[in-house]
Amino acid sequence: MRITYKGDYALKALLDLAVHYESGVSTINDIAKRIDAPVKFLEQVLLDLKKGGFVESKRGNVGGYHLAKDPAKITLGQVVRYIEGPIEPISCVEKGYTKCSDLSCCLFKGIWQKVANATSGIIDNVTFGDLANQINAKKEIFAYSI
Amino acid sequence: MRITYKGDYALKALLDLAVHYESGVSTINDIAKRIDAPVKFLEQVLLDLKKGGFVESKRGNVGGYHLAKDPAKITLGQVVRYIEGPIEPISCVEKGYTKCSDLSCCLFKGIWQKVANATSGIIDNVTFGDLANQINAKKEIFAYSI
DNA sequence: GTTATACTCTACTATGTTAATAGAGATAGT
DNA sequence: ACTATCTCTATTAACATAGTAGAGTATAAC
Repeated sequence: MRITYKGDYALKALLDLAVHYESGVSTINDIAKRIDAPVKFLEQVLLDLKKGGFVESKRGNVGGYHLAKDPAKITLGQVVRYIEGPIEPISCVEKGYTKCSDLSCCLFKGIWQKVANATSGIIDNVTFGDLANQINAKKEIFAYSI
Repeated sequence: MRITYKGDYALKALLDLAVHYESGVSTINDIAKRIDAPVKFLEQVLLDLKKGGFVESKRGNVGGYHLAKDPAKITLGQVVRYIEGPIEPISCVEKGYTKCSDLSCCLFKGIWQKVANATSGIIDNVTFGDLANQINAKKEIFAYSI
């Protein structure tokens, strides 16, 4: 698995929306400023996230984006798989691909499967709710310290 | 982390050489046939593996390739890192990159670090000696079953 | 209903990576 | 000398990624 810029922005945008979950919609411009992303690029990313059912949007004046579900119901794994594709390091491990012509292939396959499982175990057990809580906790500490 | 064709061929070639570790050198053509790789492409891969110190070669008639070290001393992780680069899913986790401008970045960084550690735990604990033994064991079973 | 704001959609471009292929050159054994 | 083999530099085609451009559509406020 590899995280592209698109994926990185997607995760940051969703986390940003998770942090602002109670504050109504956010415009693309607001999000772009907060996560430091190119506006037009972020636009594509958000459109894709909408297609994936992660966010919903409202057009026109006072429009913007909002998370489509409770942050606690969105896992990191769901987003990564949607944006970046399968997390398996090689295609022959992906679901549906079962033919293996040689012994060595099967051997490596088992290892990549282990890697994929370990990765799943991490990213499928983190929700944007968890992450937003961590951000808020850090913000509070920061606010008190000034 | 993602395994490319080049990396896949590199691993298969090394495993093939590990299996034939006691049988002198193997020519590019022999290896290519055994692992089913394009000869000219495999040539590049082997050249790269030589630069990395994994194999050694002998030119001229009766020349060929041979593992540079005991298969038990070569881990999967060493090869993958050499051929594919850092196993960390995003660049900001890579060693040497310490600056993190925003909270969210650090948060994700921690997760990708966990993923990288889990991956390391798997691929750094498998050697080509282990894999070659498994291949040989399977071959024996296969030979008996006929 | 006009206007300003903001999302939607299609297309385009630049850049880099990957996967090969081609061919000339160097080396070593017979 | 001959032949098999590794060595090295280019080149190519295909694809993915990152980002830009611009016209179009919806909505709220006035």
